[in-house]
Amino acid sequence: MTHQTALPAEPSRAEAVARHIHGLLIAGEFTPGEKLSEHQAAARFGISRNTLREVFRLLSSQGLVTHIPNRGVFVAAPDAADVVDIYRARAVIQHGAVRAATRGHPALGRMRALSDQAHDARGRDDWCAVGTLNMEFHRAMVGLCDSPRLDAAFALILAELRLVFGQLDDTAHLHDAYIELNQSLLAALEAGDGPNAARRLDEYLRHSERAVLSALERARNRMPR
Amino acid sequence: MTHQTALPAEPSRAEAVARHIHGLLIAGEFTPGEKLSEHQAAARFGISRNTLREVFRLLSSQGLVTHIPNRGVFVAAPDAADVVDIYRARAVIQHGAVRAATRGHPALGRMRALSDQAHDARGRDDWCAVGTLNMEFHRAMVGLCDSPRLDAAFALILAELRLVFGQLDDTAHLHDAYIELNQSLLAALEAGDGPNAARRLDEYLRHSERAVLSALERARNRMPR
DNA sequence: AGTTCTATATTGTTGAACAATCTAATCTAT
DNA sequence: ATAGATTAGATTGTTCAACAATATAGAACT
Repeated sequence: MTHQTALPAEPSRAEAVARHIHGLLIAGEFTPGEKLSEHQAAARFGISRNTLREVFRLLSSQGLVTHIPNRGVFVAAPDAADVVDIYRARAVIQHGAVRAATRGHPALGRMRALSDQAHDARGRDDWCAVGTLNMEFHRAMVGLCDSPRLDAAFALILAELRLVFGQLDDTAHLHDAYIELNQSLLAALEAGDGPNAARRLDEYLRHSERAVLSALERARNRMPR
Repeated sequence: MTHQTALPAEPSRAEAVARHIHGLLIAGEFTPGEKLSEHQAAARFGISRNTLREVFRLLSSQGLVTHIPNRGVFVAAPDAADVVDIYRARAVIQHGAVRAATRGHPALGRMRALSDQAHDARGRDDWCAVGTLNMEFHRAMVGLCDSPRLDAAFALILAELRLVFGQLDDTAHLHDAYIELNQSLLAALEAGDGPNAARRLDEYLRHSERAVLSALERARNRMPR
C-alpha cells in the first residue's frame, strides 16, 4: 500500500480533473459554499457530465466538496466548529506520532529536511512555500506512526485545513512564528524526549488553532457569506 | 455537519446500492481479491454501468474495494500487514479517546448500553450481534473525542476490519473474551482513571490483534488465495 | 516451453435522452 | 402588500448506446 507514483502521471481524465479541482480548491479559487453546477463545470474542465460526477464523488469523499442529494455539490465552507474539530483530530493523531517516535526513525530525517527548507523559504519571503512546507513537516511527523491509514486520514484533514487557508487573506503570519516551534518540537523528538515533544506539539497546535480561528473570523466579517 | 438521517432513507439508487454492496462486503459474501466486473455487477444490482462506477468510487474511497486503472475494481484483500496497520491506527485514535474522556460524558452512557447489550447477546449465543455490538462499543468510545472527523476516520478503519472478519471462519471466539475486557475498560473510564483505562485498552488491542492475525493466517492456509 | 501476434473483452469516456426533484417566478387570496 | 399556492424552467439522477484505449486470453510461431 506504500506505492505512490513518483511523478503523478494521470492515467484517467477523471483523476486528472479531480487533482486539478483539488488544486483550485486549496488555492482558494472558489468561494466557500459556492455551487458547482454539473453542466457548467463539465464544460469548464472539458469532460462529460458523467465523468464529472465521478470526480465529484472523489472530491466529496475527501471532504473538500459537499454533495447534497438532488441539490448538487457545493464547495465546502468550513466554519469555526470545523476548525476546532480539525485541530482536535490533529491533536489525537500527532500525539500518537509523538508516542510512536523513536530515535533515528526515517521520518525524523524528512522532518529535518523540510524544517530546513521552510527556514530557507522564509529567508526568501516565499510565504506560500513556507505554508506548504509547514504542512509537509507535520505530515512527515505523522509518518512516525508507520501507518498508511493514519497517513491517509491525516492528509485528508490537512487538505481540509488548506481549504480554510484558501479562504483567508493574510496567510503570511499564519506560518511565521511556527517555524521555531516546529524546530524545537523536532529537536525534542530527535533527542528522544517524548514528554517535552508532547508539550511543544500542544503549544504549536494551540497557537495555530487560535491564529486560524481569528483569521477566519476576520475573513468572515469582511465577507459575511 | 452533524446531520445524520435517523433512518437511512436512500434518496439515490447509487447510494442505496453502495450501502448494499457495503453490507455484502463486510458479511464476507465476496472472496478477497475477487474482480467485480462492471457489466456483471451492473446487471446484478440493477443499475447502469455509469451509476455503478459512481458506486465503485464511493466504495474505493472507503477502502473496501481497490480500483486499479484500466484493470477494474477488486474486493480488497487485507493481509497481515493491513491488520497490523489497522490496529496501529486504532491504538492512536482510541488512546486519544482515553485522554479525552471525562466523567459523565454522553459517550460513556452509550458505551454502557452497548456493553450491556453485548452481554445479553452472548447469553443468547448470538455471536453475530456480539461482534457488531463490540464494534459499536469501540465506535462509541471514539465519540469521547467529540470529533466528527475522528469518528469518520475510525468508522472507515472499523469497516475494513469487518471486511477482514468476513474472510474468517470462526468469528465466534474473536469476541467472546473481550466482553470482560470492554467492561473493565469502561469501568476505568467511568471512574475517571485514565492510566488504568489506557492499560486496559492496550491489553484489549494487543489480544484482539493477535487473535485476528492468527485467525487470518489459519484462513489463508485453508484457502491460500 | 517461451514469445509474439492477433482477436476478444473490459474499462474509460462521451453524448443524448428522460424522469424526478428542486428553484424561481408568477399568480392568487387574505 | 405579504403570505402562500401554482406553474414553468432548470438541475440532478439515471439510463442507454456507442466508441477509443487498454488489458486479457488464445493461437501461431520459433
